[in-house]
Amino acid sequence: MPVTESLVHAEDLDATADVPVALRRKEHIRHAAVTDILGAAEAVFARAGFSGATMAEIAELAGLPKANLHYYFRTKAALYRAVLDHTLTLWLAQTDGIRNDADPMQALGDYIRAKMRLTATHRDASRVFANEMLHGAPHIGGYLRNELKTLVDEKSRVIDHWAQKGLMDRIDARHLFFTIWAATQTYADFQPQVCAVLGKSRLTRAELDHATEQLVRMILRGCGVRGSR
Amino acid sequence: MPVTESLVHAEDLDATADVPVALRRKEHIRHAAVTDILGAAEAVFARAGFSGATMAEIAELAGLPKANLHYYFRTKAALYRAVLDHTLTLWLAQTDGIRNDADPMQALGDYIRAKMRLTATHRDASRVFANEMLHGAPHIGGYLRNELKTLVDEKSRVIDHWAQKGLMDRIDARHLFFTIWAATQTYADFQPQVCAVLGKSRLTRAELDHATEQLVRMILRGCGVRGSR
DNA sequence: TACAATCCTGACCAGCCAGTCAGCATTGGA
DNA sequence: TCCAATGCTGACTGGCTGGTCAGGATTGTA
Repeated sequence: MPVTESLVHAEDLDATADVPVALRRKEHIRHAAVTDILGAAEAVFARAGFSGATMAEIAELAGLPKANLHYYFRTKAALYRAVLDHTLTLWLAQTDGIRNDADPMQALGDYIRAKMRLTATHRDASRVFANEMLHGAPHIGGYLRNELKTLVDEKSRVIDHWAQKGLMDRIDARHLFFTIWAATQTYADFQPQVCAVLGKSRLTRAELDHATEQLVRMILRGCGVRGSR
Repeated sequence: MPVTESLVHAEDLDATADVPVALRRKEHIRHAAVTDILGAAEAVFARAGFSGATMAEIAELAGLPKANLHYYFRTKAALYRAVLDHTLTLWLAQTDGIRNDADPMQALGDYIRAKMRLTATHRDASRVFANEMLHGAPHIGGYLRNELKTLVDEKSRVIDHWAQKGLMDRIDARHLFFTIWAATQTYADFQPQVCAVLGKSRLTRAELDHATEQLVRMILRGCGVRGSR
């Protein structure tokens, strides 16, 4: 009897459903392996894109035989989706501060700073996301049209509310978000360009802080946020 | 005697050097073929990236047999470089208006508008460029460190000069360029995200104009450009 | 027409890569 | 200790893809 039929692959474990008992008993092994694989896969997919990445390279980076990857993830595409899912959760966070009763200067400033920090600490995730987008977002179209759109619509209403209270200009908040996302992600996605123009071999923490503060200042003033001079 | 030895491939024709006479006589054939191939290659590379693109697909889109591609471009990498070279020239242009004696509001505004227009009309080129950057810019590192850096340094001095004359804030012009490039290119590179959030199936001319004017206004005010309210 | 230079292409090949599978190893509960 | 479930892996394969090549077709000049 082939073992395959009783396997439960990582990409299927999206809930605490009624998983066979034996699975739960050894789930620390599974969890450790899956974590290692996802980490290696993120790095390789970021560097080479989906087509350019090879399962062999991911396996080597994870320190596992290639066949072991296929034990946990049926296909390369399934592994890629898992990496994407893992990173998408990062993108939805950080907007907590944007609320009707918050101060625009503080909330927007903090949001931009948080985005910039996230981009710097999760460069590979940012690049995987960017790559997916560049090629038409075939795997995450649903996420964009649902979760993301809902979130942006909601936060846009907050910004409209701020404008109505005279705390800032009336603007199209959605395009403001596009600009913020683009301006922050460029330091991860287009790092070679940034480094080349700055004449540095790598982006230092200080340089990023400098960029962040200038960006915050420019955007706040650009939106006429009260208190930003 | 193999024909190969007398071939002159497209990627070698970078100057008006002493090319064999017979080449010049039929150069309209060569020119037409090369143009077709580059166009098809740009589209396919934009959609699939370097690794994901196949010579067969490019050939089909160009309406040529695959072997014919290899007649004009030795390798896939050579074809890719040619596409990149072709698009890089686009990126260096458009900065003519940024001069010491120009009006910042007019010059910067026009620059942003031009970038946005370029991005919209050359979406595939933008995506090929973005893809190259995402993967570490292995083919164009030299271009970034030389031509691009020189250009940005020069234009940054202009902006410093404007600031010194009190026409705008003192800012780090290089990061301003990063923001402008990112904010404009996002409408090409991340189009799926933009469309999803806006709830549209495609970006209309009107929507882009709307985005452009808001971006111009925000950046000019954000830099304290005199005359932008 | 003769001819050289260039253009063009079907057929082929070698290497790479995702995915498979049989069988062995390990785990942990009874 | 036994045993079922799960973990693990070397060796293999089929298909795809970049690249080659021999040889024929066109072009334009003399």
